[in-house]
Amino acid sequence: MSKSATSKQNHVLELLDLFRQFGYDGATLSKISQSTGLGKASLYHHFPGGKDEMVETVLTTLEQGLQQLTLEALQTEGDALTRLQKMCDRLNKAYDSGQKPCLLAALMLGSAKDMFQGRVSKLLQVWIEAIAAVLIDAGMDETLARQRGEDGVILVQGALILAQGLDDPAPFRRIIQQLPETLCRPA
Amino acid sequence: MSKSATSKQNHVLELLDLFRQFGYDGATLSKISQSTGLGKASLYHHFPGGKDEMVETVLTTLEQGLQQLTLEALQTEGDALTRLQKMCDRLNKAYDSGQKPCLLAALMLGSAKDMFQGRVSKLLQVWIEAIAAVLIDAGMDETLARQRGEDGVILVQGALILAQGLDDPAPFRRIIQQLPETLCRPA
DNA sequence: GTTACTGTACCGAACGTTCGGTAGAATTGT
DNA sequence: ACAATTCTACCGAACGTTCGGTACAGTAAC
Repeated sequence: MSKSATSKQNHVLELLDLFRQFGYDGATLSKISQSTGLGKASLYHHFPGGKDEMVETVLTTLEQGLQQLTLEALQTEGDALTRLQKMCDRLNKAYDSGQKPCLLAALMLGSAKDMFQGRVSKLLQVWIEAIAAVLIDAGMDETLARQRGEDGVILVQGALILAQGLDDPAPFRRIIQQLPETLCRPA
Repeated sequence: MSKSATSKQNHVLELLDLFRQFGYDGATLSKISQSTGLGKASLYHHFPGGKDEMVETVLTTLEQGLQQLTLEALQTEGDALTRLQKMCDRLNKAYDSGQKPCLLAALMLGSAKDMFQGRVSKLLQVWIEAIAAVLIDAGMDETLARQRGEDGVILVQGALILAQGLDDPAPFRRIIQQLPETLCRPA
C-alpha cells in the first residue's frame, strides 16, 4: 500500500505538521511547496480548493484517527486505567512528547478560526466523549465522567502550551503520565 | 494622565487584543492600522522597529502586569485560598471569561515562536513561581508547590483552548472557579 | 491516445516597510 | 512680544517582496 516516500498520505502528514506549527496564516504556500516537494501546480492538482481544502483534508484525517482511537479505547480489554493508558501512549506519540503543538489549538487563531470552528468543536466533543465513555463504562457517574473528559482535554492542551512555551517537554510528559489516575480519581 | 481615547496605552491594549486573537502572522499591519485608527506610517513613528517592536511592547506591558499581580498576591492578607481566589478574579477579567485567547499561546505559533520564545518562557516561569510562592507560604512542600504552579498554568491555558475550540466559555469558568481548591488540595 | 501529473511563467492583491510631506504644538532667538 | 525654528504626531502614496491562485505546455503512465 505505502510505496513511495511521497505518497498522498505522507503529504497529508506533512501538511498536518506545517499547519500545527505555523497555523493557518503562517503556513504559506511556499513553505508547503518546500516541505512536500510539490510545486504549486501539483498542490492545486491534489487540492483544487487550495489551502482551505488542505486543512479540511488534514482535519478529516484527524477525525478518522480520533474515531479509530475512540473505538479502540472502548474495545480494548482491561480496566479504565489500562484503557486510558493506551490512549495516553497514542497522544504522547502524536504530540511527539509535547514537542509538537496541537492542530486544533493552532486553528483557533487568526483567519482560520471562523472557517474551521465547527469541525474543531465537534472533534473536541468527540474526544471528550471518548474519555467520558471509558469512565462511564467503569462505573463513574455520567456528569462527573463528562467533566473528567473535559479535564482530560484541558490538561493535554494546557500541558502542550506550557511545554511549547517553556521549550521543555517535561510538563507534558508528567501530565500524560499522571493522566489516567487523575481522570479515574474519585470525586 | 489618561486624556484621550487614543492614548499610547490604549494602542498597546489594542495591539494585545490583535496579537492574541490573530497571532503574529495573522495580525497584519492593515488590521493593526484599522484597529488603532493610526495610519501605517504613524505606527512606524511610534514603533520604529515595526511589528516586532509592537510585540515587544505588549510583552513588556504583560510582564509588568504579571509582576504587579505577583506582588499583590503575596502582599494580600488571608489564607492561600483567598489569595488564589483574587488571582483567579484577575485572570477571569484578563481573559474575558475565556472568550479571549492568551497571547503567550498565540506567540508560540508561526514565525513568532523563535523570536519571542525566551521572553514567553520567562513570563511563564514567573507565573508558575508566583502560584508556587503562595502555596509555599501556606506551608506546602516546595517541590509539590512548584508542580502545582505548573498545574495552575496548564489548567488555565488548557481551559482557554477548550473554551475557544468549543466556542463556549463554560469550561474556562468552571476551571477558574475550581482552581484555588484544586491547587491547595493535599497530595 | 488519453489521463494524470508537474514545471514554468505569470497574475492581481496584500504584505511589511519607507518616503516625502503637512498641521499644529512647543521651543527658541531677539 | 513676535517670528523663526524645531518637534511631535500623523497621513497618502509608493517601494520591493511575497501572498494565494491560475494558465498552459510538457512529461509520464497506462
